[in-house]
Amino acid sequence: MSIPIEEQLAVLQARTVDFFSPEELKRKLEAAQREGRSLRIKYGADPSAPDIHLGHVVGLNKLRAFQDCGHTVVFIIGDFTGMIGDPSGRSNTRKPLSREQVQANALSYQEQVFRILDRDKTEVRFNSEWLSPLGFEDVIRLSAHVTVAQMLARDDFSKRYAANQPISLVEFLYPLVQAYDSVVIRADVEIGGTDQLFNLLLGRELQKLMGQEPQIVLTLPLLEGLDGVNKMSKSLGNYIGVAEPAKEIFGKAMSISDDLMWRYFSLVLNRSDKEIQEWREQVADGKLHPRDVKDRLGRELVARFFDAETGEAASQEFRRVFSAGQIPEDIAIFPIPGDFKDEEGRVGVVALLVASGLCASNGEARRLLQQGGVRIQDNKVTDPQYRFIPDDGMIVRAGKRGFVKLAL
RNA sequence: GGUGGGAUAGCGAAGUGGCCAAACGCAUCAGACUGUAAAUCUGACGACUCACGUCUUCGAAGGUUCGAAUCCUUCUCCCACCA
Repeated sequence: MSIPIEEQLAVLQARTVDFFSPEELKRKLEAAQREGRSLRIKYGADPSAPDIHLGHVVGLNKLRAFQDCGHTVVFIIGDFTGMIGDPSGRSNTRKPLSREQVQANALSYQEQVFRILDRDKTEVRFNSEWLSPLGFEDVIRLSAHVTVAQMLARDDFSKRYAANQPISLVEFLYPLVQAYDSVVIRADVEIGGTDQLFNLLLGRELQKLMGQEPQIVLTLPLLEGLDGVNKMSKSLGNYIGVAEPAKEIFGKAMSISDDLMWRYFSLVLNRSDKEIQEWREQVADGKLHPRDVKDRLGRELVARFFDAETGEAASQEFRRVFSAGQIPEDIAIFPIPGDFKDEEGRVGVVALLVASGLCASNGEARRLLQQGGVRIQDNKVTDPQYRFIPDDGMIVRAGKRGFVKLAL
């Protein structure tokens, strides 16, 4: 608890994009230390997508840093907003969630979040607690604090407005609700991605208007997803979830581009800039193989959410399957139904591929065959008419990632 | 309240009577290559049969026509602008 303030500041400031403001934070830290209390760090989560991914980890890492300095994280689950639904987002209208769904999601959320956060220094709150009792009058009073011009100042809104794209009134209300959360929980600090800057600042404003000391706002970079272009998000499907199986985490890590891996080292694994810079130079000089660096990334990511041994195993498994072209360890078993064989006891490849789930349709199975993606016991099969007598334990391989072991 | 625009395959977006299972881009998948589920190149990408062909798709339901994603009617939903 007695970490020097300067040291705390350095850790807390690392990798931030916006920071309002370091001086204020310093004052707050000093005051807290004097009064022997911890700061309240706010973090809001949307309950509609209970998959925590590496994009979230960037923020969670920062929260953890605050906790390690002795502060308290107030983790707000936006169940209220989740139950109302949200017309935002370009296309997909979010469906309102039922109370049960929200509860289930919240549990799953916590289970994942505490892989990073310190449970003892975290206060989990649901914003329906204070938002549900609000009356329409309260809402209007709240809205009176903000003008449309202020709202339109938000990058996302101004762009859409200019492009004649719809903006729902509810979307205007959301930042306000989020700001109000800050007031209710008396946040000292709020953190979020750079896309949250506006909302975070609004919290500051509202706190001031309501006679509170304004929260410190700091934003963190948005982590690019697997495609290397868009930010990591569930809806784009370009994410690595912290609760995914180890080999998925590893495999996905290996699929990112060489350039991108440095970002992951920095933002997810908290590697120092200096260290990363050294590696980069070694790779550029040819002293270090990028594949090995990425392998390390994969191992460390798995180790982060499981343990070092699991990371090592995932790495070896990956080598075996993709580098050496061998069979994975935990291969799925497909028991061949009795009536599947013809009079001579043979089965057709196409039917087998579909029945075992390796292909979604006969057409897809044929295509895969014609493209040379199917192997039975290491023999390439390209003829869709091919029939064979199955043997117990035969391995059928479809593409790079599809494996099935036959059982009679 | 008024005016205009729109709804096409996972997404974006062409197509305005037959040559449309529907261009193109992205995503996805496969192959080659490799350092890997990177990059690059090539190919595939509704279903059934795969050889021809058949069937179901272009917001929904009807209709016109030998023939409709394309024309008409009604309906549903969405958007912008002006009030």
